[in-house]
Amino acid sequence: MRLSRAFLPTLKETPAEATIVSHRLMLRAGLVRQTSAGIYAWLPLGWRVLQRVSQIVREEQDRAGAQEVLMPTIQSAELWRQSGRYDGYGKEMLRLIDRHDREMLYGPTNEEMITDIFRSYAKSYRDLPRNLYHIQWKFRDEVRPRFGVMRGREFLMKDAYSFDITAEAAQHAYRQMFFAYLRTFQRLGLKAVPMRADTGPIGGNLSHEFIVLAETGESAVFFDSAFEASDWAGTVTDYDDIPALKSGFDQVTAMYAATDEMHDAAAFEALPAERRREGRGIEVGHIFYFGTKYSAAMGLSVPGQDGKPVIPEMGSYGIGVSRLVGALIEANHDEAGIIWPDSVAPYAAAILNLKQGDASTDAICEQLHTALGDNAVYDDRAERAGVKFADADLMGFPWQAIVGPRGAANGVVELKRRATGERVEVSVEEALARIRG
RNA sequence: CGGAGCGUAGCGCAGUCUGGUAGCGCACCAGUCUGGGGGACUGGGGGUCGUGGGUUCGAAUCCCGCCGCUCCGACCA
Repeated sequence: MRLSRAFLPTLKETPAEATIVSHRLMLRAGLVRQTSAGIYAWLPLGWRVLQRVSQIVREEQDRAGAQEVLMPTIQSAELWRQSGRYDGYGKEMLRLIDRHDREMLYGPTNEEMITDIFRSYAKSYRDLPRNLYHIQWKFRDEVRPRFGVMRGREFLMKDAYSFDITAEAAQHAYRQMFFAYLRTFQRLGLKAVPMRADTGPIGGNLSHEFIVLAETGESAVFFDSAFEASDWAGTVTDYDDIPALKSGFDQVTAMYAATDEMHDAAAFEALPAERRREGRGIEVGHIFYFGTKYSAAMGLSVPGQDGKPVIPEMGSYGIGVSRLVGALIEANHDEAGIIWPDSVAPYAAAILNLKQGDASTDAICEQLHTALGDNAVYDDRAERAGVKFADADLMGFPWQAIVGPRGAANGVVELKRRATGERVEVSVEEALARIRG
């Protein structure tokens, strides 16, 4: 993508409404544009990142055996009356009336709808287990939206729903998602710690929040440093291996980790002082096992092996995809701007032509641009070097291929790693090889 | 939902108290010089001052209503 033709606007100054760093950087780097309180338009750079994050989430859901669907944003109030939540959900639910005076709502979550869909097709216990998910926009009419996309009213969420015949099977489904989440966050380059959570209004008796550590996080967290030490995501490779998954799960969840509302000071103090970690975090995922709460209320049942009806056990599993973009920036930035992890970077590299119109720099830049294709932005604008450096740093591409007249004359480009600031002078071929990883 | 603020050019702001031809910086456009970390100079364009009403000879400024947005606190992917 040539910057001279791209819609990738950056701002030198920060709009007044942004108070936290991720929000400031998202506005300055041109990722999003606020259209109403807590509602954002995603501009090309932000949209690319959102899609990269979605794709990683999707791949890990698929790997764990979940199947993707797409449910609508608008739902009928009727479904929510069946579960009893229509009156209970409160003002966070955006309620709508259509032209026929039917009560509708913009979905804040999809337990009712997925239960309705599943009950239409599940004919016997043989049709279980199943896990269905979608990545769709949700709306929760927060009293006080803030922090940009971290706490918006409209947000992109991955929500999965599992159906099982027995409680044991449902807990296995829960553990599958537990490890899928660890893997997902690891691939995103985030350190996410699972913490036992209150089950809240969704109900049930087993729940974990996944908290990304960041100084600007909204909740205080306490955890065992053992979480930092090991690759827990890699401890389980076969999602169908029930005993392995259970022992892995037991091992991870045995370690102390809690948000302030669930904090047990005595248990925490029992850890050796050097293993105690306190900090702040952002909730990016939340998983629940809630048994037959919705299946019972909504009349989902299937014939069991003995022919008698069985009410399936369910769980739901959410990841705040758009929030993750904010969390990623909170966890990866410096004074100059964003530092994207390679896995989610909108482009792997920026090609900086320091002297537009110079035959040698133009030629090398064109060569790099052609070779990297959609993985790079080519800053071919008639701007001074400083502007190009500042914008590339701000937008946070992992690599900068800096092409100036001095090096270009010798066929050399300067490759800068955004995360470390390290620079090396290499040949064009070597630069391409490194950018491609 | 309790408390506190703010709406003036794309962005950041002054002007409002004390009414009198709407300003500054950045950004933008043209030109010249410059050319490895947001450069300099010259010239230029851009505003129903959120909105509706009221007071007044005259309203960005005073009064009333409405709309939008933000911050602090209690709640949430």
